[in-house]
Amino acid sequence: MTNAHPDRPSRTTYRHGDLHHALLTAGLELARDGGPAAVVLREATRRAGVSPSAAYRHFADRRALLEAVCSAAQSGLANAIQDALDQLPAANDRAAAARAHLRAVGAGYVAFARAEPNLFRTAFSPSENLERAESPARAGRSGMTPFQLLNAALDDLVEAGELPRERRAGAEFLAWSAVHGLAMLAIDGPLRGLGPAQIRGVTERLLDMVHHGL
Amino acid sequence: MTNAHPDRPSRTTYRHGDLHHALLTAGLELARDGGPAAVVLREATRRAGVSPSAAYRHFADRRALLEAVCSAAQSGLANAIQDALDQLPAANDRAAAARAHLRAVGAGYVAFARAEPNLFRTAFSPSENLERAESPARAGRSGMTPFQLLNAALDDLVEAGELPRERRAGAEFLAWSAVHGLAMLAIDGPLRGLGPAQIRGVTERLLDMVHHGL
DNA sequence: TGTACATCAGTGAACGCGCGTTCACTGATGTAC
DNA sequence: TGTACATCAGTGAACGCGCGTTCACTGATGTAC
Repeated sequence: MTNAHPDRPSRTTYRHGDLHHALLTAGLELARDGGPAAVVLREATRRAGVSPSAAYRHFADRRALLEAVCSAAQSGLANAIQDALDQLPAANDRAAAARAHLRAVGAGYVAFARAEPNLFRTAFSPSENLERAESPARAGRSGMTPFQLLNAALDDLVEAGELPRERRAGAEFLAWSAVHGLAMLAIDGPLRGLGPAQIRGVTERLLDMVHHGL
Repeated sequence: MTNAHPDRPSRTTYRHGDLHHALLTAGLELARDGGPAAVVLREATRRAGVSPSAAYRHFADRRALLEAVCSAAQSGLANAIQDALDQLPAANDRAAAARAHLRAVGAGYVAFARAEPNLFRTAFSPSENLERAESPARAGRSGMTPFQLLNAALDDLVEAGELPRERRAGAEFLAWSAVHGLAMLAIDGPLRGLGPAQIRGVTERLLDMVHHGL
């Protein structure tokens, strides 16, 4: 019994074993429940069953933990997009498939925001530097970040002849803006009260707008 | 001399005079510098030259102050949009004027986000209830909230025959999503590094997309 | 025009909270011999 | 195969911080007479 503190989860070994991972998991849990501001070192160590100062063996400071949690949240977003892609039926129409590809990226994005609003906010919390949108730490199981998945869908659209090549440059920012804004409005804004089916409807319309407008 | 504390701004009267307003102003200043999390009662009272507990004569708690600050930030956004509208040249072409009207709303929106990113974040901080997007407290000098200014621009587009009436319903959410997302990407995201001219360029392209896509 | 008094805006001390971070330490581990 | 020892992950106590909120209070104000 190494437990001096009664409410600390018991551990049979003096060494934790994988405290880095445990802290990250705890931080992710905190973010899921309370957004970026809730990612707090002391509570993370508490949940990992460890004294507060133990965290400093694995993260330089609170900010470092928060950034790791942000990356993990981005990676969760990438996986949600991948889920939507995986559900795409095999199509024989090349052009239709490319269009469906882009739509699935948008739909997966919004679905994640709705399912995990606090993780979504954490993924885009201002503290972290989104200029590193391609950092591998943000990749999902596909090995691609959300931004890369979007770019791939747009490239596919060009190759299928559905998007003129001269309009390709910068199109990722336009599409991303539209979908990101919708996601925000759907979790904090006036669209918050809508049910899942209605949100899907608005998402469809928005993706129509993006497709025709690009 | 009522000053027991040397660093408290001197006041000649025992009564402050307009503490409610002073706290709101201080809170707005805090939000401008540090976003919603920086809006803190004690610091606001400090800046107003008053003891911490004095705030409770004017705001129920910290949350109440933050919400007032949010509304003021929304009102600032409305004014930024109005600025863009005021700069619109008088046009003789009805349809072109309506298109320019909508574009000005979007441009003003993004310009505010860039000029005052922390106020922008505060205006849309998750704590506040955006379902009350029409609350008069969020209106600018025009008496309209940002959301109402957007709706007016879309109505104008319909009346000018530039937007089919059957596409009008819900169009505000699509346009808002696109512009809001761009604003976010421009302050925290990958577009952060761009200069004002480049941002204007992307904004133009996005507004093209919205216009053609609607 | 002068005075007693009710009102209530602002005071200041105090409370408890949870946080980030530091420090000298302890004790399990795995490696070198 | 056994033992000494260096390593370093985790301890626990302590620090200072700023916060929100409460409370009994004080004193300027303006109103009723």
